Amino acid sequence: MWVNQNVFDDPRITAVGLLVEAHAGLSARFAAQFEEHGLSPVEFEVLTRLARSPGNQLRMTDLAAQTSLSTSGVTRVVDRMERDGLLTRRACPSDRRSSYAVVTAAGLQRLDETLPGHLRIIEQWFTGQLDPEALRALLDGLRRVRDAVHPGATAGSTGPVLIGGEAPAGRC
Amino acid sequence: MWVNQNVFDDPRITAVGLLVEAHAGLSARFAAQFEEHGLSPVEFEVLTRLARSPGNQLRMTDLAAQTSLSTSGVTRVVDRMERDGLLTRRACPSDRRSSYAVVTAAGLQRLDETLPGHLRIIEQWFTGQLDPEALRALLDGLRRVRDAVHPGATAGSTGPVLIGGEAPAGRC
DNA sequence: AAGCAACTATAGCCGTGACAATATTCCCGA
DNA sequence: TCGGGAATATTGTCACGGCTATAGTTGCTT
Repeated sequence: MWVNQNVFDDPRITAVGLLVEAHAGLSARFAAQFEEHGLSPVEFEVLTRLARSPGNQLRMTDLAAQTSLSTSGVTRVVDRMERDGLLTRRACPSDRRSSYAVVTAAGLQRLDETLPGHLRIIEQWFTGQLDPEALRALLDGLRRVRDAVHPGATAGSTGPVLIGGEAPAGRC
Repeated sequence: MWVNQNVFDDPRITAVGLLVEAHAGLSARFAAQFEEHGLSPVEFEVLTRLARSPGNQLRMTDLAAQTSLSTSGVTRVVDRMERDGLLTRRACPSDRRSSYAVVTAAGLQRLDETLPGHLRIIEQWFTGQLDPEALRALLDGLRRVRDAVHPGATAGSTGPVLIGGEAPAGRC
């Protein structure tokens, strides 16, 4: 009836442990490098999502859907980043409820400064740790898991994070 | 000079995206199931770490080292869990600075109720998504990355999370 | 045309956890 | 033996972000 010590040697537990620890370790490296450029992980994520979107802009709602933040969370991080000059709010003329977050030149510049180091870290601690064959296998596996747990399929998911490149077309 | 749109198609970026999204999706499933049993992810982590340690106990510092929390964070989560009857503080007789967090019977019971569903979710959304061969390849890759980024090797890492089963021997 | 439900962004309130400061205790070297 | 530096846990303070309520806007339905 009580928890058995051997439970913690269950291969499922160790598998999750590997995923969690690999993710945590990488995230820590990323965060440290972001900080060198005055960015938090969330700010980097926002900058990236905006920069890869058509017109370098995204509605607040869509930005929330593409990040790990709620809409109110987006409101606040956009507040901070607007204050820091990394982006601007722009009203949507065709729908007065919506407003856009638009990356400024300074924001693109900042991202431009941050990305090379970011890619270097990924290569150093992740992709470069494996030979091409093993990396392909790892990514295939991750893709399968990602597609399975893809939040779009979840009912009670808190943050509806969209898959990678997805970028809804703005109507303004 | 400006950020190139194609940067976001860089295989390194997409690789990290897969890892992050797979982790986020799984974490959300886990959190939902924990909540069914009145546990937060952190509380589950604490309960697990304690239950797998000799004597079902761990010094506050060691608990912090094995979780994603700082020592002050541990103080607070232990406060809450002690209030909820999931664990108890116990003074260390041989070192009056230290105190132990000890799982109570109620804490073990709670963990006992939570673990089966947790294992089921892991199997359903993670390990069961891949055939044994692919799973082995995935775990091998994750292990390589985990060992590389292992926080023990990091200088400026915030939370010194220890590797999986590591459990320092208490002297009390 | 009117009303109503859905959508959008924001603000209030609160829990969480990190950082720095603090008090206590331990340990080692002079 | 004694003094100072390291270790340990806790608390004050703060930033962050989720949930809910709210105000404004849109568009559909009748």
